[in-house]
Amino acid sequence: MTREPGTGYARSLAFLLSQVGARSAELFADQLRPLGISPRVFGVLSNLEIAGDHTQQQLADALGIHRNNMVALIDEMEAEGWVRRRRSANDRRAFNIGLTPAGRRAIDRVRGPIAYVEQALGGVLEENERATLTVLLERVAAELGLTPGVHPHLRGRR
Amino acid sequence: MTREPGTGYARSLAFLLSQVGARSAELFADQLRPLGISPRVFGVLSNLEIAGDHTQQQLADALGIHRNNMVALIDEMEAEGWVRRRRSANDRRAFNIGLTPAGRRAIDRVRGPIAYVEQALGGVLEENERATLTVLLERVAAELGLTPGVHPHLRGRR
DNA sequence: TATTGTTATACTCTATAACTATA
DNA sequence: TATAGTTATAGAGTATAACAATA
Repeated sequence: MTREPGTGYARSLAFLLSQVGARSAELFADQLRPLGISPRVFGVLSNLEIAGDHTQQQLADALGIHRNNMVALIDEMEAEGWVRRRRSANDRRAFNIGLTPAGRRAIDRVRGPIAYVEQALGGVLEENERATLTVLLERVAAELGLTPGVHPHLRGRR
Repeated sequence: MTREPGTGYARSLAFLLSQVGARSAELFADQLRPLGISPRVFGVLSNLEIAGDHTQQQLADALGIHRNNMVALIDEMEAEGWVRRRRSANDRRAFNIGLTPAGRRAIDRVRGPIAYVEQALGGVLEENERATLTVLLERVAAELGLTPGVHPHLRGRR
């Protein structure tokens, strides 16, 4: 009896990427959990750090999260003291969401987990191999139309 | 104002793998959906094809799915006519799950979707680049202790 | 006493729709 | 009439615990 799949998918690019990628996401979430920061919250924090204040609707659009789900997410982050809601002067329906100093410190605490996962994944590769892998992945990501820094899981169900 | 993240995670190996991998899984699921085959069902079908008959408990162990969840999964596959439950002669508590001819045809129908996703992901790369990427991914997968052909999502929550 | 398959229940997360206040 | 934020409800999917039959 053979152990080779009829479809041979196990060694395909698509399956390997999906398999390794899923494990990468798990490792990251596991490292973040003790900090009380979900991957989704990290996504919002990072976006605010990179691109400055956003309204909830703008954040929802940028990250692909539905604005209904953004409410509880911002509630949670506000309760942690990481962001602040302020009424927009231009449009009094909207809130401007801004990072607090505590929010910036929360982002800083994620550097450790990021470095850990990076090492767990790339630790077996030589420096030039890591560079090659990164460049190839960036090309594939671009071909797929993926926005840098925006994770597909942020928007919910697969 | 800069557009570069403070953590620089967007261009890290870990994030790129997670991002591209998530999209790969989505593409695969999208292609499978019209066939009425979920990624999880495909995982079970493939395992049966590769390794022959298994009891539900053996399938659960091999794929990391809890045996409680295996029940409805096998129910569904049996209703489609893709597998058959037969009482084990050795152990009359257990069912041997076996592929039917219709089950093998279902697997055959997945070859198209697999090829499509493979092309969507690797289409921009040269032949030698695809080979390089595959080899690097296999090494990372091995380092992470991933079992060939077994997807982490099969076992449920992240 | 342990294990296989099964069922029931609770919990988490997400989708959908509707409401309010502003525009 | 449309939009930003909010809330409520329902649904899918999973974890947990218990049960019957068999080992």
